[in-house]
Amino acid sequence: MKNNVKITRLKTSMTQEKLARKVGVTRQTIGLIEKGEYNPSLQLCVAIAKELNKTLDDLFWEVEV
Amino acid sequence: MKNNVKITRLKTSMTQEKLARKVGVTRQTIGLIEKGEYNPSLQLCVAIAKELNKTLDDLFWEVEV
DNA sequence: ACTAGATGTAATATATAAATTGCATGTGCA
DNA sequence: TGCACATGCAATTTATATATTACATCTAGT
Repeated sequence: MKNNVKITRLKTSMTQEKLARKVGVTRQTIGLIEKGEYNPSLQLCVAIAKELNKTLDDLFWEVEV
Repeated sequence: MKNNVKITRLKTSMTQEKLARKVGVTRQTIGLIEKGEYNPSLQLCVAIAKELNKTLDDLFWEVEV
């Protein structure tokens, strides 16, 4: 699942660790989502989007390769 | 996880069964998602959105109660 | 050169999404 | 009335997202 989480997170200068704590998961989970190797739950996607001040579509909809 | 799947599906006159088959899950899974009792995976959300010609935000973002 | 912070990755355990099966109810139609 | 179809719902099983722990690499700062 390719997505825009990493590039968006970096723009906010937030670390994986901090984002993970904010949304209630571990750093590893964020890392794998950013790599596109996880198929995260809707709840987690929404939490990440809100934390990064984006919407679901911004981060996860038809992300260009 | 409140969402707009049911109302959107009904507008297309598609049954739970048919939507389920199109996105590769069972009728029960669609039923539970529509009821808001499941926390579906991102992949499944995307598949449902595409099948209903909507985006993630249309179906799953800040759905009004 | 050394250290601390950020990230990548891998193995195993746990929680939960989803499948499977089965039965009940309601509605439209012959 | 009776049948086919759509849906609700519950119990159990299976697949997989996520946690946990641990170690490695890389970079910036001292």
